[in-house]
Amino acid sequence: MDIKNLSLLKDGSETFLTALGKQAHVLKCEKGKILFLHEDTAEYFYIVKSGWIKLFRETLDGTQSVNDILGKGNAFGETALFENNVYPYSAEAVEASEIISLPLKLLKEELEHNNKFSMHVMRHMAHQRHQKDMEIEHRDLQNAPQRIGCFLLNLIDRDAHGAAKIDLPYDKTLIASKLGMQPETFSRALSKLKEKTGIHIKGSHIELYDPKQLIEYCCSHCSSEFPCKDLLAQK
Amino acid sequence: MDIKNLSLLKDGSETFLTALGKQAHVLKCEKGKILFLHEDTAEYFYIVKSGWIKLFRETLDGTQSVNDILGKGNAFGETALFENNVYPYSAEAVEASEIISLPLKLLKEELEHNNKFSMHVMRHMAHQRHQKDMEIEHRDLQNAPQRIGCFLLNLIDRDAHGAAKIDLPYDKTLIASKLGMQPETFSRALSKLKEKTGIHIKGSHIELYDPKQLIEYCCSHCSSEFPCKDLLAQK
DNA sequence: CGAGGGTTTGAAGTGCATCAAATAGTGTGG
DNA sequence: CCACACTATTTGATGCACTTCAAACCCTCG
Repeated sequence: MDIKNLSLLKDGSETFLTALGKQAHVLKCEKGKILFLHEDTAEYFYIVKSGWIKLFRETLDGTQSVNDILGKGNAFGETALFENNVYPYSAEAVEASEIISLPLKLLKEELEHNNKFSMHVMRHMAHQRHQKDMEIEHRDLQNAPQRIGCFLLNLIDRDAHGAAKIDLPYDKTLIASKLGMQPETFSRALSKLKEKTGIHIKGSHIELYDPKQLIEYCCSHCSSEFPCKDLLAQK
Repeated sequence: MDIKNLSLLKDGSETFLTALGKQAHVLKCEKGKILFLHEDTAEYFYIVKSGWIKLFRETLDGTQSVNDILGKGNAFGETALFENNVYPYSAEAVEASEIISLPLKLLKEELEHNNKFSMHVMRHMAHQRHQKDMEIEHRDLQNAPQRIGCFLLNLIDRDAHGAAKIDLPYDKTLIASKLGMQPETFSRALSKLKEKTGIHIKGSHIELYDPKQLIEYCCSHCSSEFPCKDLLAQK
C-alpha cells in the first residue's frame, strides 16, 4: 500500500509525502493490542494497512462505547492535532493488524503551508461530520433490524443489480457494538430482517435476491434515499 | 453584534471581514420560518443574531430528527461548502429570530487563501465532530434523566460554586427533541432527576443547591469527567 | 375570559437489555 | 483426523426504559 494513494493525503505536496514516507513505521499488532488510550498525548497519527481497529471510549466502570471500526486505508488519531494534542478516543486492534504510524508534526506543518491540502482535509472532515450526523439520525429513526439493513446495504457493490452477495467484514458482536446494540439484539434483529426482507444468511455470508425489499424496509425510515453509499462509504 | 467577534470568523483577514460586512443581510424571521431545506442548493451561510434555529432532517412520512438547536453567535449552513453546495439539513426558526446571511463564496475564497483562517476553521470542525461523538456516546451510555442532567450542567456558569441557577433556554419539548427523546419522556425523566439529585424545578427555572449530586449522577456514565464544559459549550 | 400551545399524568404496549444457558464454530495439540 | 478448549452466536425468559395514545392541566396572551 502506498501512502500517496490514501484519500486523506490526496493533495499533499511531494515534499510532504516523501518526508512522511521516510518517517513511516509499520506496526504489527496482535489482536487486542491497544495503540493508545483516550487522552494520551499524541505524537503520531495512524493509517490502517490491514486488519481492523476499534476506536472507543469508556467510563470509569469499564462500560465502553464504540466510536468507529476502521479498515484498510482509513486514518485515525489525526484529529488530535486540533484537540490539544490529545487523542479523543482509545484505539485497539480487534484482530491482527498492520498499522502505519506517521508524525503529526509533519501533518501539521503541511496543513499550515499547503492550502490546497487544507481544503482537502476540510472536505474530509465535513464528510466525517455528516456521517456522524447520519449515525445519530439512524439511531433516532431506525430500529435495530433497519440499522443492520442499512449497514448491509453499504457493503454491496454499487453496480451489482439483481442478486447481490455480502460478506460481513468482522465479528457480528463488533458490528453490533458499532451499531449501538447488544450482540443478542443483533442476532435477533438479523433474523427479523431476514423474515421481513427475504435475505439469505449463512454465517457471515449473506445473499440478496431482491435488494429492493431491503432498501424499502430500511431507507423509508431515513432522510436520505437509497444510494446513500457515497455519503456513508468512503471515509 | 459584530461579525468580527464570532468564534467561527476569528482569524479572518481584514479584507475578508470587511467584504463580509458589506454583503451581510439581517433576516427577521417569524417563528416557524423555514430558512432552507435539506438538499437545497446553498449560496449563503448564516449566523444567529438572536432567537433559536433548529437544524433537522425528515423522512418521507414527515418524522423528523433534530440535528441541533443554535442560539446567538452560532453559524450554520457553512458546511455546504464542502458538500457539493447543498445543505445537509433543513433549518427552521423555532421562535422569532434575527439571522445574518453571508455569501458562501466569500468564505470559500478566504479559506483558499488564508491559511491561518483554514487552521482555525479546522479546529472548529474537529471540535464539532468531537461534540457529535459525545452525543452518540451519551445516547449509548446514559439514560434519559442523565442526558438531561448533562444538558443542565452545561448551562451552569462555570464559576458558580455551591448553589447554581439555570433557566432553560427554550421549550422543554425542543430540549427533548435535541436530546433524542419524547416530550413525555422528558417530563418524567426530569421528575426522576429531581428525585435522584435533589434539584429544584419551577417551570423553566431550576436551582441546584448541591451540584455535586447531579454531577455524580450524570458524569459517572460518561467517558469525560465533570468540567467537560469546554468540550460541549462553545460551538 | 377563552383559545391554544406547552406540559404533565395515566395506562398500555413495544423494543431492547439483561441474565442464563445451549449451540455452533474455530483453532489447537495430540 | 479427532477431541478439547475457547469463543462467537443463538435462543429463552424476564425486566425495564422509553414510546404511544389519550386526556387533563396549566399558562400565556389576545
